Amino acid sequence: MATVTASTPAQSSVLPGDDSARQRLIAAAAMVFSEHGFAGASIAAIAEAAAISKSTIFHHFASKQALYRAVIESAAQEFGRQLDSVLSTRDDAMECLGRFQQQHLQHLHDKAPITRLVLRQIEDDGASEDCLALVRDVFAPNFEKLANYLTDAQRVGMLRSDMQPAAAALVLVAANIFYFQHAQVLSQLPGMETVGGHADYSLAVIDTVFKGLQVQA
Amino acid sequence: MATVTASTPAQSSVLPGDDSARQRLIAAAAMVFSEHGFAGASIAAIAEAAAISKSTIFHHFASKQALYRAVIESAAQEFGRQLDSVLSTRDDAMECLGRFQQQHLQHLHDKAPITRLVLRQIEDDGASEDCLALVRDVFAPNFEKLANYLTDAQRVGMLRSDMQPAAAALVLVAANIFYFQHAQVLSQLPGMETVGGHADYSLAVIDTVFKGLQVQA
DNA sequence: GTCTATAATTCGATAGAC
DNA sequence: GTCTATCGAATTATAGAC
Repeated sequence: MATVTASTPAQSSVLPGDDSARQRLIAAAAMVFSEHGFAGASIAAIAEAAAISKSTIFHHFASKQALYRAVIESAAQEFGRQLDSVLSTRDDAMECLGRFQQQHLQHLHDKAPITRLVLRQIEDDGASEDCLALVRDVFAPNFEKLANYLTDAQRVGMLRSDMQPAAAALVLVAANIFYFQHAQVLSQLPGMETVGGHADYSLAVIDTVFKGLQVQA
Repeated sequence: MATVTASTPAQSSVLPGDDSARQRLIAAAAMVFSEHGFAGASIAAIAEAAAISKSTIFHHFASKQALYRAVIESAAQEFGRQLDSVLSTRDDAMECLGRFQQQHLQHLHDKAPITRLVLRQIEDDGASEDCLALVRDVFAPNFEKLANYLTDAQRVGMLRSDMQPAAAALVLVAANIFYFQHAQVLSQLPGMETVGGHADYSLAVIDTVFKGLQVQA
C-alpha cells in the first residue's frame, strides 16, 4: 500500500531514489497539474515528466486523486512553515499582520496555477467530500495558526478583546484571495491608483482592518 | 427608470411598451444565461423564453454579447438603486455599513447564477477588453457609491480621517464575494461556528472592520 | 448498440540495499 | 532473505465514434 508517512528516518541511502523520489514526483505532478488541470493531466504525462514509470507512481500514491492532494498539501505545508516564523507575538501586531498579508499573497502568486486549480474546484464542487476534506485537513491548520495568533495577541492585550479572531482571519484571507483572483480588473475601479501593487495592497488592507473605520479616540 | 445607457442608437420606437419589451427580454435572457452559461445559451432558446422571434432580439441588441452585458448591467443597476437608500450619511455609520454588507451579500445570492457567470469570466479572462469594460462601466459606479459614502462620512467626522476609502470598500466587497464563492467549505474552518449564517457573517465582518483589530482607547 | 481509443489502476517480476 | 523502488504488461473503466 501507499506508505504516505512523511518522516523517513533519514536513512542515508546511496540510491538516487529514496524519499526524494517522492518529492521529485510531487514537483513533476505539480507542473503537469498546473499546466493541464486535474482531468487533463494524465498519469502517463506525469510519469514522463518525473522520468519514472506509471506504476511507480501508484507505488507511492494510492490514486491520482491522492497524488493531486499531496501536491496541494505540499504547498500548504510549505506555507505553514513560513507562518510559524512570520507570526511572532513578540513583534508589533500590525507589523506582524502586514508581513502575514504580504507573505500569503506572495505564496498565492508563487503557486498560482495550483491556487487557481484549488479555488476553481471549491467553486465548482465545494460541497463534495473531497473539497470539504481538503479544506478541513489541509487549509484549516494554516487558518488556525492565524486565528490562534490573533487570539494570543488578544490575550496579551495587543488586540481588541471583543474582536472575533475567526472573523478577522477570514477578512484578511478573503482580501488576499479576492485580490489574487481579480487583480486584473481592479485597476478599473475608482480610487485604486492609491492602492498600487501587491505589497501596497497588503499594507492598505492591514491599515484598514487593523485601525478600523471608526474614528479613533 | 431603465436608462440603459447604451451604445445602441436610441431607436425611438413610438410603440408603447417598447421599453418593457426590452426588460422582458432581459429577464428571459437572464434566466437562460443563468441556466446554460453564455456559450450554452442559444439565441433561439432566449427568443423562445421571451416569446419573441430571434430577429426581434437583434433589433434590441447588436449582438449576443451586448444582450449578455445588458443582463449584467440590469442587475447591477438594480443594486445601484438599492444602494442609494441603504447608504445614508444621516444614520450611524456602522449600522449603515452593516445594512450594506447584508444587502450586497443578499444581492449576490439573489442573482447567484449571473454572479457566478461574471466572476468566472473575470477569473478566466480578466484582461480582456470585455471584462475591463464591464468592470469600468458597470461595477465601478456602484463601487464608487460605496467609496463616496465612506469619503463623505469621513469628511463629516463619522469615520477615521486617514482611512483609505477605496481600500476599505474593497475589503468589504471582497469579504462578501469571498463568502459567496466559498461559503460551502467555510464551515470546515475552526472557529466558524461563532460566525454563523449569511446575516451573522455580514455583521461579524462589519464589527471586525469597523472597530478594527487594535485595542480601542 | 457495439467498437475503439484513451486513461486509470493492478499484477507479477526484477534488482539492489541491508 | 526480506524489503522497497522500480518497471512492463495486463486489466478495467469510460467516453466518443460509427
